[in-house]
Amino acid sequence: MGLDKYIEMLKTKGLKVTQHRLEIMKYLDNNRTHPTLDQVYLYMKEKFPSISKMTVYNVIDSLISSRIINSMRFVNSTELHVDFDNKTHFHFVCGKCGEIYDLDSDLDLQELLKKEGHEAEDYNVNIYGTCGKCAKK
Amino acid sequence: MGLDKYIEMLKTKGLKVTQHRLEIMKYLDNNRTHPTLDQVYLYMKEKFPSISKMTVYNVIDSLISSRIINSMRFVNSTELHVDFDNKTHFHFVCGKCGEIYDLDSDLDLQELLKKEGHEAEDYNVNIYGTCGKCAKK
DNA sequence: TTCTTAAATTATAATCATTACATTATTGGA
DNA sequence: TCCAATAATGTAATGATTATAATTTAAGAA
Ligand SMILES: [Mn+2]
Ligand SMILES: [Mn+2]
Ligand SMILES: [Zn+2]
Ligand SMILES: [Zn+2]
Repeated sequence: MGLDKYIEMLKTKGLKVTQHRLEIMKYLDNNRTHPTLDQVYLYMKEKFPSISKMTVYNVIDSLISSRIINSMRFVNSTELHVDFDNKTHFHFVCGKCGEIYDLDSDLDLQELLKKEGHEAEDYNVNIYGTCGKCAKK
Repeated sequence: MGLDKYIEMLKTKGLKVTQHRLEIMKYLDNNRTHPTLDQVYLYMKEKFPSISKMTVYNVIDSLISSRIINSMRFVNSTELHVDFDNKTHFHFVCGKCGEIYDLDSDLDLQELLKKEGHEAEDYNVNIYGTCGKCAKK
């Protein structure tokens, strides 16, 4: 059922292939809603009723460390959010409905950082405001 | 001792002027290190040994809500950080030493958001990597 | 295939940040 | 000075994350 893609990604990173990792990767790949760990856990519990929440923490942790997925925190939330899309893009968080929108960008950090001597590995751009839908109301 | 500036800011926003608010504002103005609430609390306890941590939460909350200060969260930290500088700028977080650097920017969000119909009120740009100092070692 | 070991999963407890709430004190205007 | 709204306090509760130790599993070697 098309898990080869995920198996390949794990092997490339030298991570062991487990059912939990594959299922979480598939879920995140098909649900680009920037879920919290708890949301991932609730989904996983449906499929694996005996799963431990710690497994979700561990899986997410290994996927982030190996750069398979991205993570972000927003000022209005106390939880870590994750995103299967690890191509750099911006996020817009609506303060009214809470929806998190993806925004494309062509921001070039390298030039900005070069003169400072810093080496960037990753970044988050979080924009807060009122989304188009909510603005109309 | 130059508190007029802060008194003025509070009055402009319709907030009551209290010793705690003034002291926290002065502290944040003079310490642009993006402290956590706990760091602000530890400082305040020196000056006001009987202060409640809740007061720090409340003060910070009112300063953020009135847009006098900015706040941000980083993926590697579970705590809210605050910044007296509310002019938009970027932050670079060094994964080695933990230092948070300010970076100037001329990012224009308006154009980016216009076509999506979103209305931005604020944003955070958090860049993660290794800072110049740590890179040399 | 079986053995071996490092890595992953689990369960539980502990810690840390934040929120809720009820009480008391203070600010700023009448 | 007096009053009402707001701020500060103390305590308890909640929620997210981390720590730890025991058990199970993945995957390579024999
Ligand atoms: Mn995204
Ligand atoms: Mn700053
Ligand atoms: Zn919205
Ligand atoms: Zn550094």
